[in-house]
Amino acid sequence: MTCLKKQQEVYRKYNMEKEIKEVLITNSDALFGFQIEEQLIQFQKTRKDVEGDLTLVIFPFVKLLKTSPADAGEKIGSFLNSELDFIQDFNVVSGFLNFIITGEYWVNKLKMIERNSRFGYASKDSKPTIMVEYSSPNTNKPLHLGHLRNNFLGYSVAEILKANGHKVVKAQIINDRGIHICKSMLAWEKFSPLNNKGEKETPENTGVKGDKLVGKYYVEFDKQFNAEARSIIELWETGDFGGFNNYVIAEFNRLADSKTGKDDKGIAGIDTKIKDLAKNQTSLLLEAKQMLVKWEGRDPQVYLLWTTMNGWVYKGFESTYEVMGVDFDKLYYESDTFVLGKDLVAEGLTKGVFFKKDDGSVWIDLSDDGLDEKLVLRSDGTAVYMTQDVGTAVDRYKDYPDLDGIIYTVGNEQDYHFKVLFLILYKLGYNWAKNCFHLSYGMVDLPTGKMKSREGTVVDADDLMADVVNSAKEMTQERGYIDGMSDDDKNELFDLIGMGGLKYYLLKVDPKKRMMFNPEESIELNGNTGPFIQYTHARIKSLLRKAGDLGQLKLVSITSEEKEIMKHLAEFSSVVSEASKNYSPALIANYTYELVKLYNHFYQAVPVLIEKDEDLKNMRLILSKNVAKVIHLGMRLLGVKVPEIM
RNA sequence: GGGCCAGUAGCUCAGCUGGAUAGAGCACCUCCCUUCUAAGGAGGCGGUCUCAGGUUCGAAUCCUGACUGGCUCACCA
Repeated sequence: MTCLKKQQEVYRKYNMEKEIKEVLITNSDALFGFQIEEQLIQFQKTRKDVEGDLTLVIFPFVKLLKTSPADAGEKIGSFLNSELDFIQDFNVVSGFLNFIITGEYWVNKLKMIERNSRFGYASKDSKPTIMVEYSSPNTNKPLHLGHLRNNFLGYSVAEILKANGHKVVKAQIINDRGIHICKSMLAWEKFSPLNNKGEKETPENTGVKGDKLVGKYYVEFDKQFNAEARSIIELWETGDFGGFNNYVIAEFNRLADSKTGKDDKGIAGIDTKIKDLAKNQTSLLLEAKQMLVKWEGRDPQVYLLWTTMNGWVYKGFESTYEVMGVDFDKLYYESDTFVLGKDLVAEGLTKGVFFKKDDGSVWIDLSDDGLDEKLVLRSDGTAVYMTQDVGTAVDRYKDYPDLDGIIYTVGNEQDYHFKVLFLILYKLGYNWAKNCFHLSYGMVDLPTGKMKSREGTVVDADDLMADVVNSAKEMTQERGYIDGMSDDDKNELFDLIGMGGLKYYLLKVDPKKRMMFNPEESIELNGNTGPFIQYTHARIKSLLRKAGDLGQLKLVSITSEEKEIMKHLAEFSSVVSEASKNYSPALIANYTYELVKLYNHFYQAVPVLIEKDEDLKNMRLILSKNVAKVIHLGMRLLGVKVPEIM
């Protein structure tokens, strides 16, 4: 018998649900008088206040057996009890059959977990290749809190997929082209002060991080742009329309007239429209647009400016990603992929997937699918967001011929976009489109409300990370356990705690849901937090250091605290698999939190090192060791590190 | 207005394909460090699961309709 087979046999032997199912199905005729379906067999956890380790729901059988729940439970229970040696006893309470499982079963389960250093993970590269896209930043401003949720989520889902045996390609699409990029470029050219050497501001001569510097000019553009729009409106309001075309004048008058009789809300809406009208007349926007045209024409000067400023941003992002602890296998740039997108639109046009309107713009009609018409190419032939996304997707399958699916980690405000994108890809004949999945996560709100860049309420990623690490430092230094550490080790620990806390905070919530970010809670150390979990890990490691070498695990009797932990440990594999099916790191977080609570309860109630009986002590140490292992294996999937000491 | 999503304790969140008396953390109140890390543990307080119908042995969970909030319906990305 091969080693693997042997292991599988052991695994089978210690999977009680599977065994009970098998026994029930193979003895179905004798027990029930006919063949039952597997779906009837429903297990659940036994309630805390009821004796038992596993519960079978009896209701589905009641109808078939035409007896009371109590009788049905009794019949099934006593049959299984005589059939399976790991069932020590059973009881039936109001339609629920509760099994009491032998201590031997649980100790053997622990033995099995102990043997496997990657317990809960599937064997590597046993499943198809999946690309996980995340981050996807614009290169005109620094990363913020929303990006942190995105990055941590994408990274974690990628790790979870790997743990489930998938080959994973972590990808990032960098949104490096478009009018928004030109705005920062233009603002820098126009408004940057000169230093005494006559140079404009650069990251080198100012010491400002590249993405921050570029972001500063994006804000500057917006400021100047709004000021110019306001002065235009002021002119219009005095009746001065010199230099504006008739359409604009007529539109302004129409809007201004429509204000009469409206309430405050209606007037505010009209004012916004007037402002948009004025914005479109600003010289600044005009210049930005001209710059974009030059960029598309590869004007050498504009191109140089573009590569220079993007270079600053990339460098800035790189350092942010390093602090975040995320990485990528493959980078895509929209400046590369939008061209392919245009080709695909042309191809789709000949296939009849798209149609052209009189003005030359290209559309797809999705009304049969319950959606609208959607633009895929502007009338001037330039690409829109959708165009490049089609291009990017196809590009990826060219780069990775064995690619099975793509997961797009993008906020839920783009639900509609991705619905359309996948539909377009499918209609273009790409069957893999149905393996594309939009991992749509909710927005992050602040106690003060939504983050709005205009109102300056955006939480900067670098600042936030520095804050949490700093507060971890303060709180850790108040305690005494790290006195002997080197400064490097200490800093590493502060980073681990601060970042661990932040990641855990952002990942413990169901990704699909909108969440509240409370800065004070995010640095909290007590309760359902990253540091609480890290602390328990450090505590176990301390025990193990003091214990020295461990002996063989012997069959000893176990307490209820120990059994609860063993039961919970045994569930880890199925949680890892659920987390992958649901793309939900939150499941891992909640599982680990539960494990840690159980362990702390045990730690408080049961002596370990002080235990006189060597075999008992050894079992408790091995149990502790495997709790630490599973904490580590679980937290790793969230990108959260765990310390030896804290 | 059309489409999508959400509504669970004072606050932040769990509650998988319907299952027993709906759970955590924070906050508030009691206890527990001459046992191994008290960033811990034990207990208390706190609920019309937004509302109204329906489906069935059974509904926070599924269906329908309201109400509230969010997102979205751009030749923006």
